[in-house]
Amino acid sequence: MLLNPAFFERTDVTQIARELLGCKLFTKIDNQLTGGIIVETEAYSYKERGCHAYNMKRTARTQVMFGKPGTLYIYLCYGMYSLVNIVTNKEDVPEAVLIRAIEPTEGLDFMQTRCAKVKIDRLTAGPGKLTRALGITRNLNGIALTSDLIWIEKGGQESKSVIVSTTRIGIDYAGDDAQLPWRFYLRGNLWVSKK
DNA sequence: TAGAGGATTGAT
DNA sequence: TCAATCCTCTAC
Repeated sequence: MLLNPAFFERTDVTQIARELLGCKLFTKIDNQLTGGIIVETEAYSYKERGCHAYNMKRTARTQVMFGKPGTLYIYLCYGMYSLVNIVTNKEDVPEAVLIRAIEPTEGLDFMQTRCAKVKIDRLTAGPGKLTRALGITRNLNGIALTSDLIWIEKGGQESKSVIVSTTRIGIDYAGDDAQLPWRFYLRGNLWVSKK
């Protein structure tokens, strides 16, 4: 069951980040189905300095965040890693949820061939690793989450796990906003990225 | 147009 | 603790 598009069109990005935990992210790239349960997310809003589109900053890169909710915002981090976000809120209101880790359920074998050097129990435990394992690249930047290539399904039992909220990772430059408890993960899940 | 730095990762 | 690696943005 796909998530209703209205799911992403709400105004509270942190609530959406919470509710995405337990949902399932899938890709079908290179004709291979890969995916798993979302276990870690972070929220980003134009209202705080951690966000690329802080203060409504619109550039060639952030343009996608101003687009329709449910659109993918994928950018290159540290010259090596594609990080995947889902645009939320209304059009022209730049907010997004970063997917930081999933618990793999489909295509584990093929993920391993994509990431030969990564230990099998850490394949999707981190934002750069999960995109590589699922074959997500910037080619998908700006496409809708309802495509045949990548989609999200509603969660199951895992949705009932306890959610932990804490500070986001790697945004020391954001000043006081780095203290916002906008990182969410499922308590006790082994696939949460470690600090 | 040059230069600095980054929503990461794995090795040392 | 540090290098890999390249795109983006700012300042000149």
